[in-house]
Formats: sequence, C-alpha cells, structure tokens
Amino acid sequence: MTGHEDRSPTTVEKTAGSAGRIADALRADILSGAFAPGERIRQEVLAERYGASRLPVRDALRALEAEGLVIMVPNTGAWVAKLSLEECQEVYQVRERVEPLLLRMSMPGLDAETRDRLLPLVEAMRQEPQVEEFLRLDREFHMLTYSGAESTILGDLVERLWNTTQHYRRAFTLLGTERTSRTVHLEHEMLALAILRDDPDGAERVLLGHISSTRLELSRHPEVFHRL
Amino acid sequence: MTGHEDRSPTTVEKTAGSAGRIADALRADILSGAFAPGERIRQEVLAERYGASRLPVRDALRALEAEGLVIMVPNTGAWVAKLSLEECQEVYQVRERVEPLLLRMSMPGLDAETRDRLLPLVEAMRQEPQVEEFLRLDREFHMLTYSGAESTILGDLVERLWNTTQHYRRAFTLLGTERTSRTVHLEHEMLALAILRDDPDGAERVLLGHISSTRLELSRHPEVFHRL
DNA sequence: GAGCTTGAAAATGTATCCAATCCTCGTTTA
DNA sequence: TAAACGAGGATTGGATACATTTTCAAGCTC
Repeated sequence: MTGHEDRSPTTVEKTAGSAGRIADALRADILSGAFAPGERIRQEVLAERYGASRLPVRDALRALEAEGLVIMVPNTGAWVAKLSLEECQEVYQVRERVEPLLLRMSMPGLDAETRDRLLPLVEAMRQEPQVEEFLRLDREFHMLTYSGAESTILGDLVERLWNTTQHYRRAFTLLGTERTSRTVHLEHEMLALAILRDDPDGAERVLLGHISSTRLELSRHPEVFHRL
Repeated sequence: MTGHEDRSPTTVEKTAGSAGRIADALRADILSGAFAPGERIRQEVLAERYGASRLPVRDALRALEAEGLVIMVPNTGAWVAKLSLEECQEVYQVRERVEPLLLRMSMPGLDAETRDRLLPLVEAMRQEPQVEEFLRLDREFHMLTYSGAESTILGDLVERLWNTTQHYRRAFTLLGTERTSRTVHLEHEMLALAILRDDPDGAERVLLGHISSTRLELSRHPEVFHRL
C-alpha cells in the first residue's frame, strides 16, 4: 500500500518551526525599515541577533527571498531587495490589475461590522498622523476591504506586493505634498463609499484609479530610487 | 584582464550551489508529473535520488514551497502542492488579469524573427501531438509571446502561476474533447494574428477570453479535483 | 608608480550527529 | 467489541564542525 494521501494539508499555511519565527522577525525588521533596501545581510549577524544557528537563518532568508524581500546570490551573500523605479512601477501595474479583483471577491463577504470600521479609518488618516501611523492605518484600511475574501492565493499575492513596496510607500509618504495627500484621502473615502453602497464596479474603478495615480506619482520622484 | 576563467573540463556554470540544482530537478520532476499533487515527499528519498545530503534538499523544498509547488508542515513533512477547484479557478482569475498586461508590455519588444515563430507553433499544435508535446508547445507559444518583456517581476509571477497549474493543464488536455480543442486552436491563431498586426488591445482581449474560457472549462470537470 | 598576482581572512555551502516532534500500532479497559 | 491510552519507531529540525568559494589587501613585477 502506498499510503500517500495521508492528510491534505490544504488548510495548513503554517511556516516551518523556528525558522518561521526568524522569518517573521526579519520580515518585520525589513518592513519597519530597520534593514534598508540594498543593505547586506550577513547570516552570522542574524544568527546572533535572533539567538539561533545559521541554519534556520538560511531557511528564513530563502523564505523571504521567495517573497521578494531578499536577494540571495550563491556563495556571495544576501541583500535586502531593492527595487528600481521601473520594477516598482511594474509592481504597481500588477497591483492595478490584481487588487480590484481581490476587492470584488471580498465585497460579498464583508459583514456590517467590518464595513462600519471603514469610514473611521479614513477619518483617522485625515488627522495627519505620523508617517508610521499613517502607513499602518493605510494598510489596515485596504486589508480590511480585502478581508471578506477567503482567498488564499490572491490574498497572499497582494500581501507580498504590498511588502515589497513597503519601503517606497514610506519614502513617498515622507515627502508627500498636501495636495497629493488630500487626493489620497478623497480616493479612500470614495472607495469606502462605493463599498458601503455595494457597488463592485465602482469600487473596482476607484481602487484602480487610486493605485494608478500612486504609480504615476512614482515617476515624479525618481530621486527616491537613485540614492542607493 | 582579471582572468580566472580557466576551468577544468567540468565547467560548472554560475548556478553554483547544489541546492539550486536539486530545486531545478525537483521542480522538473513535479512539472513532468513524476511527483503527483498530494504525494508525500520524504527528504531522505530525495537526498538519495539526487545524490546529496538532506540539507540542500531542505533548501530546495523551501524554495519550491515559496513557488507554491510544495507544502511543508512543521515537524511533519512535505507534500506536492494540491489545488482545489476553487483555488485553481482563483489562479486562472489572476492569470486573466495579469497575463494580458504582460503581453501588452511584451509586444513592443518582439522582433520580426520572434513573431515569425508564432504561427508555425500554432500549426504544430493543430497536428494533434501527444499530450506532453502539446503541453510543451502550448507553453512555448505563450512564453514566446511574453518574451519581449524584460520584466522580471511580472514574468516570474506568470511563470509561477503556470507552474502551479501545470498538472491540471495536463489532466484537462488528456480529457479534452475535439470541440474544445478546436476552440483552443482558434484562440491561439487569433492571438498570434493580433500580435502580428500590432494590435495590443485586441491581443489583450483575445488572451483574456482564452484564459477565461479555460477557467470556465474547469467547472465542467470537477472530478479532476475530487480524485485526490 | 600602476597593475596584476597571490595569499590570507571571512562568509557561504555542505555533511554528520543529536534532539524534538509526530505517526503507527499494540495494549488495556469500560 | 470498540475506543482511549501509551510506548516504540520513524522522520524532521537544529547545532556544531568542516570544505569551498569569494573577496580584500598586501606584495611583487614591469
């Protein structure tokens, strides 16, 4: 008997043992900016930093490499992934096509309680919070609009796209002018309203425009990508 | 001239690190069907199969897990990734949105020589080749249409999506009826013609329809996903 | 003095060994 | 008789140690 189909781990998404913890910690450190793009990562340093051997560190690096947050070169080392202007625009182009789909799939699954949290988040962002707080609110707002989809594949993809551009969102938030900032607030409010009135087409359209206008903003600040 | 390029007869390419070779070999084995979805993968078996220790095998498994081809459960083992009908449809929905974009980005970069290879490939697929040969031609045809994009991010994403659904494309090719087969050939020809006449909008539309019709085909054969 | 060569140091990749965890199967008990 | 419990076996995860590769810098040649 070849007992292969023992158990179907389709619902199991857990990352492996303690390497998963290291991967989570390192991911958080990269997203928080503690490790900057282009910075070299030495396995030994991480091993000491997280109190483990180099082996789970390598596993974690491989996992993050697959997420697009780390670049590994054989026999050479690992670096925090760095996006060129063109690559960043590419990510945003993918987001323009993918996130409206995820939003559409999510909307039927959003309950009233979840929807009631949308506009308060928009209001909170209007209070001109600090950069890190704004990034957190922005992410929470969009992820909330996606929370109705039990999608695993598309949801993970979108999360990866957000993570790879996290550093650049921070940079652009830092030098954001008031006008673009107000535009973002309006787009967020329009998105929330479209969701509240159960208008999938409108929501898709607004979200596409939101991401698209952000992408166009990238071209106006190429200096963010030049300073290596 | 910094010339250390002199190597012994066994000139190993830059793809050093046997973990990479194992990952490539295992990926090929999964895509070829040698390992079926849902099948358990034991590290020791792979270590012997590829003549290495369990350690590079673990690295390879992690790499493939990140690509979505393998599922790893802590302290338990690894399985070849298996898609449910819903997940497979989700992948196709993502492909519907993403591949037309990649095609649009690719078209300006397609030179005359590359375009001349499109219709012959369509013809070759019309000759009712064996399943494996058809899968190869189909993949080559589509990848050729994408070869004009120097895109790294989007190209890798599309390749991953193709890989995760490779097994199910094989299954559906096996039970394909003549009518659906002819439809596929027509869609391929329309796609090639749209590219040859430099019609990005038309090409996007045809490709979207092509993927979409394939996705709808999935619902008609749920038994492919049940027998697992 | 400039550029190439060479050698040492450091970082990565791999192998072997040991600990922790999970599955299987036999035993026991209600 | 069936279900729950526990011990044994098997498999994975991690740590230490070693081989390989790369890089950097000092020294030598031209």
